[in-house]
Amino acid sequence: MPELPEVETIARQIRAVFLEKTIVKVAVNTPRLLKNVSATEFVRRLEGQPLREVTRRGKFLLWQGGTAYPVFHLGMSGNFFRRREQATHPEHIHLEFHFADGQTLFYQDVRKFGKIWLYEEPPKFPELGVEPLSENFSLNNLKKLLNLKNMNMKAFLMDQSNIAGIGNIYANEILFLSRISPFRKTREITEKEAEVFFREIRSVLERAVRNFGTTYSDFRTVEGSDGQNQFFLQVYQKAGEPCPVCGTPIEKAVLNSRSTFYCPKCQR
DNA sequence: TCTGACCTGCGA
DNA sequence: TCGCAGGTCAGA
Repeated sequence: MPELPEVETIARQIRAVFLEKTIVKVAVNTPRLLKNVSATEFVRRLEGQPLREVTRRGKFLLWQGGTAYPVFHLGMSGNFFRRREQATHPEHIHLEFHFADGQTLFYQDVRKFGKIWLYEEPPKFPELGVEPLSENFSLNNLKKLLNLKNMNMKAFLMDQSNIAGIGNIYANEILFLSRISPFRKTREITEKEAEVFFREIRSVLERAVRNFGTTYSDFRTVEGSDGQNQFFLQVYQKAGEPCPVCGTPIEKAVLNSRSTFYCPKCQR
């Protein structure tokens, strides 16, 4: 589920409601989701602490709770809800953060692929590539990366050490709008194509953030409403439907063991 | 570089 | 009942 736009939406909504509020009680219902800390320690370090900051790096959600730094990776189905009844599967709520004003933030994860860590200082994520919506992401460094690698374009976009935050939905959409085949090798990309590719990476992700993410099956915002970006998808999950540009049926292939959707005519 | 494993729910 | 799903990681 959650790629950059969905995690960004969650971060913004948690900030809007819970920032500077004190966490009075933490419940860990599924301790095995905690990767570097025991449930007891997680609770001890966060109870009584104010939520100082909520940010995002790639697909990771970062909190500052007093002097501790919880980090969440939502896997395929992780999500946060402000009210239990807004959760799509309340029976799969693994963490509960009860705040001093009486509100609670619930972490739900049906498939339990999510992971949670607790750090004593802000984590650095040396393994992650550039933030595509930051000033550090430039056409020049994208061209350098493309030259450096020798992989297909779909795999390039999905590899978090190149660009952080892009998953299967947005990789498909970016390649379609860039008119680049998912099977092309990074080193074959021309100067002109790289320029379009660079522009579309930003524009696809920015649009999705503006639309509060894509609700394909599970994703809901913290407030329980659907994202709106699914109405803007051009190819993802549209196999057999006409390409919005040329009318050729969209094809589906498995590439790097992920479903890949593309127009065989428009994307070269 | 690729495959299977980790989980559960849902739709065909 | 089976195949598939937005992600990552270990191991071949």
